[in-house]
Amino acid sequence: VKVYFFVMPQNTSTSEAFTTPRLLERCPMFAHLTDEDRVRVAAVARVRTYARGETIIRDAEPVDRFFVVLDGDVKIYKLSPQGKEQILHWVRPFQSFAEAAVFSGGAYPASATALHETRLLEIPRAAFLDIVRADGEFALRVMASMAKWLRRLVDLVEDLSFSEIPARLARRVAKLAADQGVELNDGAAIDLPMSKTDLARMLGTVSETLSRVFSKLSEDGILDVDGRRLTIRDAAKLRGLFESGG
Amino acid sequence: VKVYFFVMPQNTSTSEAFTTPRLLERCPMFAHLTDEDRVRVAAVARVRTYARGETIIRDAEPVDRFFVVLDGDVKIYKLSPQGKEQILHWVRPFQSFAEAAVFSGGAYPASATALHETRLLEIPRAAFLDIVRADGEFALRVMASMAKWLRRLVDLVEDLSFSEIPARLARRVAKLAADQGVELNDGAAIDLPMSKTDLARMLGTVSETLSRVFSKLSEDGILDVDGRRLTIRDAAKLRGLFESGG
DNA sequence: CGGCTACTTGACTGTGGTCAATTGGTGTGG
DNA sequence: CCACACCAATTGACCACAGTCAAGTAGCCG
Repeated sequence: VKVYFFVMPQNTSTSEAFTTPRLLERCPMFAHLTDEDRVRVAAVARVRTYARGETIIRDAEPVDRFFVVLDGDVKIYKLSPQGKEQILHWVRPFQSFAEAAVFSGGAYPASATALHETRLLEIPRAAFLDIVRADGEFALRVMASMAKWLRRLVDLVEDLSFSEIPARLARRVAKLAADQGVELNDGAAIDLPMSKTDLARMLGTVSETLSRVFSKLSEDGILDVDGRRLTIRDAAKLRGLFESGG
Repeated sequence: VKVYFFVMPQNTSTSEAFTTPRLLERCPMFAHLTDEDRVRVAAVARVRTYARGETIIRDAEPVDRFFVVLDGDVKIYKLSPQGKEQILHWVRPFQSFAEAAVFSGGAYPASATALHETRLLEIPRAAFLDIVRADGEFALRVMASMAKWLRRLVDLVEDLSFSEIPARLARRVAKLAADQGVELNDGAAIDLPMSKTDLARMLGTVSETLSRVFSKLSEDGILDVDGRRLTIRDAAKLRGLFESGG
């Protein structure tokens, strides 16, 4: 095992040369590779740490690399000329982003920022395309990831076009419950993994409006809100807000 | 040439056995294939004609095939439970749709309807996946197509989140001008390739609102509207509506 | 303790959606 | 060939959702 100390790529630190192939194992996109291949990928890739709030890529910048989140969280968002922010997706560990951008070249279509201290695996454009060409299975997994992005964006369009804010919030709360492995029943507790301001930006609204909607839900006995902790009071009513067309 | 009469696949008519490989040549996705390969693809594919207004796939239906438009037009859209329609994209000849859905399986994420009499090439899910696996170049082209879909959806989200209806309309008019090879100058004439009701549904609004916006633009001397023919009166003002944040 | 940020609440306004009535163009059947 | 039906488009009246601006509170870190 100690041989890694000597063949280790220059742009990663000692501990990362050990851990990166291990981490790749946990990424759906690289899970099919042999250990040998993973070491090879880790060699062309670079691991970089971003501070909380640091910008990773900016909308319209030329595309030069592709990303996998190793730990931490990244938000992908668009900024309007007036400074309004629409969050497209919260990227969690072992998910990737910018594959489509790297693939079609040109400019990144959105911006990305680290939300906490975050480590990313970064693969240069040319190397990424080489792997795609060389490894059919990898190509299929990249396609699977792009297909997921498409679903998410269609869902977002659906939300923006059809639903009012209370329905969007209710749907989001249900999703969060599912992510946290909590059944959406009366009494269930859910922790917001983000500030309410950012939650508002995911829903396509502003914090003032979200605040009002939360107090309305509270008044109506649907939801209790205490800081970032939500407690479901009436799951049926909550569901009613988004099922069959909020 | 006449040999085609005898090796022709059973599910296509005589003329289609001739024309399908020719048409495939014009699809970016199949342009790289040899003539031989194209005949092979045409053999597993089926050509089907849809009448104006006929539904091709319905949101949430199980995925069983992938489509390429040969001639005609197809709209891809979501329907809200209340019956509001949001058009995601107008698919034109030699473009494809549902590749991501076929790829990730499950259910179609949106509906598709033929706008005029339309001929589609339909490739069953299993055959499509076989071609992707067998032909790396084809896989790359499918990825290119998915990347385009992603861009379009991000653009749509941007429009829905940031722009008011006049700005969305102005941007659309500019796009139509570009598509029709017309410079967006004073006096330029653009023909709407769709009804105003459908245009409204692409912009995420309703025909009444679109009608009002058109008459406002007309009043302001920006645009003349005569049926489906638009004449630009003041291109600078039109651009001003969407550049630097409408 | 001071300053920063996140959040809340109030008052106001505007965009744009709904409902309803009317017009005009088009294709169908008597 | 005309009458009718149907659909696209327009216009008016109304109003509600939600965004903006402003003020104030609570919580957190240095």
